[in-house]
Amino acid sequence: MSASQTQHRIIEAAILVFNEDYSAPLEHVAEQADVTRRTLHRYFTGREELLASCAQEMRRSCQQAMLQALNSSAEPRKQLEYMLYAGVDCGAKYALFNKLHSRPEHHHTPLNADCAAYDSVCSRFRNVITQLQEQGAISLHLTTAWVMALFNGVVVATVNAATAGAVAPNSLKEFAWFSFSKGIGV
Amino acid sequence: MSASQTQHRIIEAAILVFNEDYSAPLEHVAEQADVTRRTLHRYFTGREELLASCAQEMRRSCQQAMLQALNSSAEPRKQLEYMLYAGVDCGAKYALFNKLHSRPEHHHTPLNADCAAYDSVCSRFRNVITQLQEQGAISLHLTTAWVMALFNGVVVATVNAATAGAVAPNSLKEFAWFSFSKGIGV
DNA sequence: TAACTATGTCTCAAATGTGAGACTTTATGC
DNA sequence: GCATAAAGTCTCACATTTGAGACATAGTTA
Repeated sequence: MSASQTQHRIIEAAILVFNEDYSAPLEHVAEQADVTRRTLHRYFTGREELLASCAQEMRRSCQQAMLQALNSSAEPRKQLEYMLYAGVDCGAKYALFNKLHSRPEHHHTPLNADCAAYDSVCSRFRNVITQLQEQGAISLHLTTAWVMALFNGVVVATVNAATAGAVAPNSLKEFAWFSFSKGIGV
Repeated sequence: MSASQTQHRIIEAAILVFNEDYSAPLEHVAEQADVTRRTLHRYFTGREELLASCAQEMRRSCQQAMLQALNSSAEPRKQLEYMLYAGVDCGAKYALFNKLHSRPEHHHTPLNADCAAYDSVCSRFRNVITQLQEQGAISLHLTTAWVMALFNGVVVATVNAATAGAVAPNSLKEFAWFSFSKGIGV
C-alpha cells in the first residue's frame, strides 16, 4: 500500500465516521480505515489536521461532481437531476460537507476555500431552482430554502438506505430523483 | 425550578446535542440545558444513564405521537399524513430515535422496551404503506424500505430547516407533507 | 425567619483520548 | 535477496473528559 493511498483511505474512513459521529475518537476512524491509530497519527498530527483534510476532500469531490452536473446540460430540469445524482454519488461527503457548513458554531468566511466552495455550490443551486420556479416547474408555494433542505434530506435518505442495505443500490438514484422531483412539483 | 423539571430539561438538551453530535462531551449538554456539569451529574451518574433516559423519552414521545396519529383516522392516507406531522413535531427525538436503532453497532433485541417500541412503530408504518400500495396510492416501483427512508429524510429536512431558521415554522409541516406525499406518488 | 431544596463553585482523582518515540515486522521494488 | 518504505507493537507523557465530595449560595415554603 502506497503512502498516499493509505492517507486517502484514512480520509475516506474519517468522512464516513465523522458523518455518523462528529466527536468519535480517532480510534474509530483508524478501525474504519483498517489501520492502527499509530499509523493514522503518522499521516495526521491531530484531529484538526484530519478534519482539514476531510474538508478539503469533501470540497474537491462535491464541487467537482456538482460542476460536472451543471455542465452536463443547459436545461435546469436536467441540471437539477444530475446534481441530485452527484449528491447521491458523493454520499457521506456531501452530507458532512453540508452538515459542517450549516452548523451554528461554524465560523463562515468566504476567505476560506471550503466556505467559498460551499457558497458557490449553494448559489448555483439557488439559481437552478429560481429558473425552474420562473418557468413554473416548481410549485410556487415552496420556498427555495425548503427545496434545498429537501434535496439534502433526500441525499441523507439515500446514504442511510445504502448503508443499511435496505434498498438495492442500483435503484437508489432512480428512487431519489423520482421522490425529489415529484416532491417539488417538477 | 423543581427537580423533575431540571431533569427533563437536561434530557431534552441531551437529545438535541446527541442528535447533532453523538459523542459530544457532557459539558455541551449542560450548556444547552443551561445548567452546570455538576448539576447534570447529580441527576445522571454518567453518559450511559443519560442516554438511557434519552432513549426512554424518545420512545415515550415518538410512540405516543405515532399512536395518536394512527388513531386519528381509519384511512391510511390520513394516517400517513398524521404520522409525518408526528415525526416533525417530535423533531430531534424522532431523528435520534431512528438513528440509534438503525446503527450497525446497535444491539437490537425485542426484549428491550425501546427496541420493541421501535419495531412496533416500524411495523405499523409498514402496514400503512402496504395498504396504500394495495390500493394503488403509492407508486408500485418504490419499495417499502425506500418510502420509510424518505420519510425519515423528510423529517431530517424539517429538523434542519427549523434549526437553521431558513423556513417559516408554520410552513414546515405543509411543505413536508406536500413533498413527501408527492414524492411517493400519493 | 428557619428549614429545606436545588444549584453553583472549587477541587480532585480516575478514566479515556491524544500524540509521538523507539523498535520490529511486513510489503514493495530494484 | 536486499534495500527501502510502510505499517505494526509497545510504551509513555500529556490533555481532556468524567464523576463526585465538600461547601457556599439562592430560592422556596412552612
